[in-house]
Amino acid sequence: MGRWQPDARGRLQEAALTLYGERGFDNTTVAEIAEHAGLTKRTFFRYFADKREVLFWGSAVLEELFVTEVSAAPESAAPLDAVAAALDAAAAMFEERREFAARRRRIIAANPELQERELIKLASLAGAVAEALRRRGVDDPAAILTAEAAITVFRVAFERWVDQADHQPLQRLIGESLEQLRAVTAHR
Amino acid sequence: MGRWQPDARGRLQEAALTLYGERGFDNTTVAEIAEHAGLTKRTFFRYFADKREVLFWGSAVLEELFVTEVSAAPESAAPLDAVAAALDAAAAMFEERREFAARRRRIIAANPELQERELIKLASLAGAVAEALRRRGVDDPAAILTAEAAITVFRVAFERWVDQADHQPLQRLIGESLEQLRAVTAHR
DNA sequence: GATGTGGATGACACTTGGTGTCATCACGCT
DNA sequence: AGCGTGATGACACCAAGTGTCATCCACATC
Repeated sequence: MGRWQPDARGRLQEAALTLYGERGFDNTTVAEIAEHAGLTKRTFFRYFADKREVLFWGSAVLEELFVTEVSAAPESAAPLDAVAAALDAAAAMFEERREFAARRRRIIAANPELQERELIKLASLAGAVAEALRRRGVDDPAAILTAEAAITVFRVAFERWVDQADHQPLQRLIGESLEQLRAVTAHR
Repeated sequence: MGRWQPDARGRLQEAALTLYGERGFDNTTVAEIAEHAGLTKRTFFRYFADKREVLFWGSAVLEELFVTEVSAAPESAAPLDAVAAALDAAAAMFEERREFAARRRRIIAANPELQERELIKLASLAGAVAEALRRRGVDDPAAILTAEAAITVFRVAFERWVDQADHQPLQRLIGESLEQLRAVTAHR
């Protein structure tokens, strides 16, 4: 490794993030991103399936984290509690990358195509969590509903977190959102 | 009206649904759809913003239905109950179009791009429901969470409904999903 | 040190989605 | 008859994405 400049993927990601941020997703061509990274359009598509995917490379890591944490929860834990533990772990991971997360989030918020991609990544995440719950013995409508609820809680809390002026920790916002959900779905 | 064949939009929708169903979304070009409808590619894009949107023309109607129903719920109804009434109304609407819904659903299930579009439509729907709840005096984290939970319940029930062999009514499946969600989020 | 192999990249042509622009056509109105 | 108008067609164009082949250079092997 080293015949060419190293870390082609990372350079492409960096260039894309910069250009999307400066001129917007629509006003950036793949050829421009590649050029900034010292590569060609064709090579961009060897690393990323499409122009949007360059912003979502990390989602596999997040998915793995969620699945690991759900699986690692004590056997006695209720489904929602197992998932809550995973949310905590994810929160810790994002807390260290707040700058990056906010930058990336602004880009996505400005473009519907990117929001679509984000939504399907979250859906995939929910699917993986549901599968992890099933392996814990949770049956199917419950597994899906728990997973989806957890992702919704995460999403709502995350949006508040990146948008807020005061720096409340993400973990706290997640806890609040989860409580809200419980209150809202409580009988009577 | 009448200078050209009437209902250009409807013809395009019908042609698209047929072709997407026969050869798949990817293996259908916009030019082909337009040709089947006796029109040109350019005209297709005058009626639909993109190749996917032709399958989602009805989503505005659904959104309106949800908003109307939520707003019409008795003032005394809890947020989740107001939304549950809307789910019932939506279920009734789909029950009359089961054939079409299933056909359309198979097409979407076979293609990630279409799933992305579906997800953002559902997100938009959730946003509209949340706004309707806010107008009922529900505050913000609760409004969003209630709306998202309702859409999730609807989605889960809907998928079971179109996939099932026995014809349980959608309303019933929605009720069950809602109960499951309540059970899963209950304290202790 | 020559040779060969393989993985990463470039070059290039091509299809298709999507858009801007102008021409055309038939209808209703005056 | 002439005019305006809204829907459509024709055409050119850009950018995303893909298939294919050539190229290049690190590395192992002889």
